[in-house]
Amino acid sequence: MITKGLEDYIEIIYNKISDGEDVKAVDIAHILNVSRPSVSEALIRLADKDLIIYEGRKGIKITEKGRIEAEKVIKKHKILSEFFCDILGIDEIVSSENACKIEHVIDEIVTEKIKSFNAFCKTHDIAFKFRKKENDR
Amino acid sequence: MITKGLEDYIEIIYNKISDGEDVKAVDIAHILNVSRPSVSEALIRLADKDLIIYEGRKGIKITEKGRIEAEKVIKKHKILSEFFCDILGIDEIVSSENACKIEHVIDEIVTEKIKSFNAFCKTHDIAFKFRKKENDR
DNA sequence: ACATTTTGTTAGGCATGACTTACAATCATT
DNA sequence: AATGATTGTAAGTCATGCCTAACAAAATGT
Repeated sequence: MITKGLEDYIEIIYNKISDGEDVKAVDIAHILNVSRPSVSEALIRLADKDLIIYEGRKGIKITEKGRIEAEKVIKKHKILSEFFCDILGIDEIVSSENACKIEHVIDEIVTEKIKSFNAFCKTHDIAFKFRKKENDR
Repeated sequence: MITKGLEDYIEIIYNKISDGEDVKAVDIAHILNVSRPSVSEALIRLADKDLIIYEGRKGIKITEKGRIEAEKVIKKHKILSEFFCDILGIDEIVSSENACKIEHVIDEIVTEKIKSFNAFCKTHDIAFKFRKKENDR
């Protein structure tokens, strides 16, 4: 299984590749605020687990397995972020930061419920009503 | 600062003491499903950080600092569990399990918002309406 | 009181994930 | 093509948190 720590890496790799960019270890280091050697290690571990194909300077490719893993995490991130930001009205940066941490530990069943709840809230204008009440306090 | 891992330990210690029970390392081991040596280590680390006073078999006492720390985590746990269970309608065990994992990473600002949102949902019967719609699907 | 069980600790390991320092290879620039 | 900057890797550390095996001390039962 993939560990929490590695999920951050695969997420970035997936997003970069989706955007048509090529992924460089040094960029990952900047994004995650870790050292280049830490990225090196992580990439080796990801390759060990067949989530990426890593050929040093020649580039990083994501495998089918890696893509599935990344998509799961990214999906969770989106749902959580949406709930925090759009429903609770929390600042976008704080919402994303918290989603980033929670996405690694929350169960899929729970995010599915939140997803469905997000939709419910939107059709019933609940975010608007909640914020109104919040402002009255 | 206290680490995620240690939060589980201080939480149990706090709860046991609150209930008037005396805390034994072996009980913690059972609850957390870890070995006795792991508990030993954790208790030493907690004592190092001045969160408990540990005197081996003579007992475990919680410090003021430890109590504050524990209360923060427990508060988060309650709010999250309530949201998952009472609002989203997720099974109590799953709700608690997820709260257990998320409580260690979520920010206090977010839990405060959820707390306020829980109250809002209850006064507006939102959980009921949401579940009704869920069942229709 | 003695034997047994329970409890806690020591010692020695392991995986994860981070770091620094130093070196090697590659890329760009002139 | 030579030079210098950038990028990746190797080596060696560290903290956290977990493990097992073995031992010591304390509590319990007879």
